[in-house]
Amino acid sequence: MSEYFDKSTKRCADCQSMSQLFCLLNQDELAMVDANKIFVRFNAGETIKKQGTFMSHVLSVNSGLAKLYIEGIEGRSAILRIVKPTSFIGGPGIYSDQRHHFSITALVDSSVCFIDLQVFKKILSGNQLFAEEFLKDFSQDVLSVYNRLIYLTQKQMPGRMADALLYLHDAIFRKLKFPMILSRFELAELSAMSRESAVKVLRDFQKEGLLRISDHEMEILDLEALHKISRVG
Amino acid sequence: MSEYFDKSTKRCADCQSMSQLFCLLNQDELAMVDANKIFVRFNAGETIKKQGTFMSHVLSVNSGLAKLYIEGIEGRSAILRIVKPTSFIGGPGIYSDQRHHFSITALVDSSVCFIDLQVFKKILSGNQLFAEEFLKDFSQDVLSVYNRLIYLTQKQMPGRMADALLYLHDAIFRKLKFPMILSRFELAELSAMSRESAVKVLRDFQKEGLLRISDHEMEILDLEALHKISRVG
DNA sequence: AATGAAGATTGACATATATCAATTTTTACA
DNA sequence: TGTAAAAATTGATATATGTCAATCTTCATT
Repeated sequence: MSEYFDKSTKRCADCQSMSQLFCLLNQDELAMVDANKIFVRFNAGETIKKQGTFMSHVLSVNSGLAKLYIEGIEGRSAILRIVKPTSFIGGPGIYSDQRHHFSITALVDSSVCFIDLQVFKKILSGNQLFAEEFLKDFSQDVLSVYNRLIYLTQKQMPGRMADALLYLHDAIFRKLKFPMILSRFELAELSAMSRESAVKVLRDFQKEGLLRISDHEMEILDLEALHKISRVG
Repeated sequence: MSEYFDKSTKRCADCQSMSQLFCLLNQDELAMVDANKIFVRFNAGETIKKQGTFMSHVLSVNSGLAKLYIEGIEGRSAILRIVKPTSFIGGPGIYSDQRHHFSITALVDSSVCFIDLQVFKKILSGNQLFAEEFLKDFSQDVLSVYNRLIYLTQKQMPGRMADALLYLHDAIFRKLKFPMILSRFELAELSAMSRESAVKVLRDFQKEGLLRISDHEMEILDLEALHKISRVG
């Protein structure tokens, strides 16, 4: 409880888990962020941001892991990416309709800073380098969506699932053995298939000795083979 | 020939087909664009920009129509959108790796202004309002990719084809009867299916009296029904 | 008009994928 | 610890979609 209080009020200047982007701010700018931010903890499963709501703040993920997903047709969702600590989350709403165009849900206990959007925009317009970095960040996100568009529409299930697992390995955990933060259903949402199909593809992968799932952990046994499946489609 | 020469050297200040965005520039800025632009005509079928190449310029489409597409796996492409006159084309490469992340091919005879990227960036950083509008434009493009990601992965063929046709109607021609600028194969690339499937879906649409294709023209006969198919998926 | 190339069409077929229903396993919590 | 709810699994089946091969049409060019 005291820990909760401590962290929620600590100053940005002392923060170790601030997203890279904000390192480009000077003291005054950081003080402005400081004065206009809100620190919040979320339990696993809680909704951090809901698609369609007004974008009053931008986000910086301090700790934990979350899924960022688009809510599509008839309750079906497409997970765009997994959000890990120290990453900044803005989105196309900042400069269009000031709404959130995706939802974010905590996968494990997480903490997030909400930074007032108007303050953020003001700083953006006054700090050239910061603005450039912000755009770089945004552009990278866009490129990854391009990439997903292609692989989700041009590969079949095994290739898509391989890509999803390789993504977890390459971009999130960087280890062959990592905790299963996603349910089968969520893995299905990440690779655009039905829950049952996800189960079957994973079973096949395990049968072929590509990976092992046990005790809430996944271990990739044959990275090279996964890469090959990803390539073949 | 004289016409060609005329148009290629005319000044931006006099240009009627400059993209909206540039209306926000002052005289000096426009003069800078003027001095650092290249005007080029393309014949139908010619490649305007090739994915992967160095982004030395940003584009403004003066006349004609073009397809903007991502070249994906094994020669397969996904058409992102149709580009019509007076639209600006930048893309995520501007602020990431300075490469083009899509290709653009003229569908009909077209003309394009190429504006030096460094000059463009310099103007961006000096003109707040211009920068905001640029970001709005970019954000809209991103939102449309979100949208496509959802509908390409969550709808089946008839729904996807209906969306493609409605897109041509709503966003490009704004008429029920319009020229068939896309081949069946390109319609397939726009709606993520095989050439043959596109043919069959279109045949079904025609059988049901939703549309008519003849003499290089498509006429939508039952807009409401198309909307319904789009909704049902 | 004749020719050939590209595009469009078709039906048969194979395959990928979703759906359904039943069952088992895991998890949460009273 | 027991119990209910949620998640995962499975096999059977239906459906959507791609692939193939053959044919037909259109169009540009000689």
